[in-house]
Amino acid sequence: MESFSDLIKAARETKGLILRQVAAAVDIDQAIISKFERGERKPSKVQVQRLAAFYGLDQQQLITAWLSDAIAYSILQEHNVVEVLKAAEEKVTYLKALQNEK
Amino acid sequence: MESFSDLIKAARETKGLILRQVAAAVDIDQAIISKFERGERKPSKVQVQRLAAFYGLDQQQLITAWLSDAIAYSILQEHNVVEVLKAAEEKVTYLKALQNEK
DNA sequence: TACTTTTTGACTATTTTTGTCAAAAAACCA
DNA sequence: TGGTTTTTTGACAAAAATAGTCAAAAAGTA
Repeated sequence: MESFSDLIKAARETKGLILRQVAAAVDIDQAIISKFERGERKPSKVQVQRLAAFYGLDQQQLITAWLSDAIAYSILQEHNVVEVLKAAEEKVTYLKALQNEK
Repeated sequence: MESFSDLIKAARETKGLILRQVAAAVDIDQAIISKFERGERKPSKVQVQRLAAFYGLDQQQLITAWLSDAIAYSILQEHNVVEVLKAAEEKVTYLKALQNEK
């Protein structure tokens, strides 16, 4: 289960690119990409998509990594993590069903 | 699986209180509490705790409802919800283990 | 209708997030 | 080692998101 950080850092290294090159290609400041790669800053969805496209990574997979990072981080200091996530899943299921009705 | 909104609205009605009374007791503007009860605004953790204390509700349970609401809402428009939540759980487990090592 | 409660929305203030930039630090190599 | 390149850091300002306050509108009740 890899983090967004790991995935984009590995992708860049695989391609043998330096930050400056990626920065130019995806039009994001290299300082920010550096922070993405170390998990210091959370990208926007558009930024995730641009990086996925540039590196040729699967968008869905990268977005999943990115979202799950954010969720994990947001509940890391809580006690009943499993219950929270289970409840969240039930709620999404319920809300999606509601949406589809209409 | 009840939402935070439902829980605090039910609690207030059970006690037969009006917003103004709750607002005074917990020191939160009644307009804001009204918005909490309709899910229009997301409370801070401190506000959740104050409301739990005032209504005599179980804090853990109310916090779980509140957190899972936020998570559900944040991924409602995504496709692979189950995968995201599963990944989030794995990450939390991993990160908590890391924390405990130290 | 008169009164009470709830909801709405506009406004400000505060906090958080964002991108930009240059310098510091680290890595690399001749 | 010294010089060059790359990465990381942090300060700064701009922009966006969030928060609380308040009064008026709307809804509910008798």
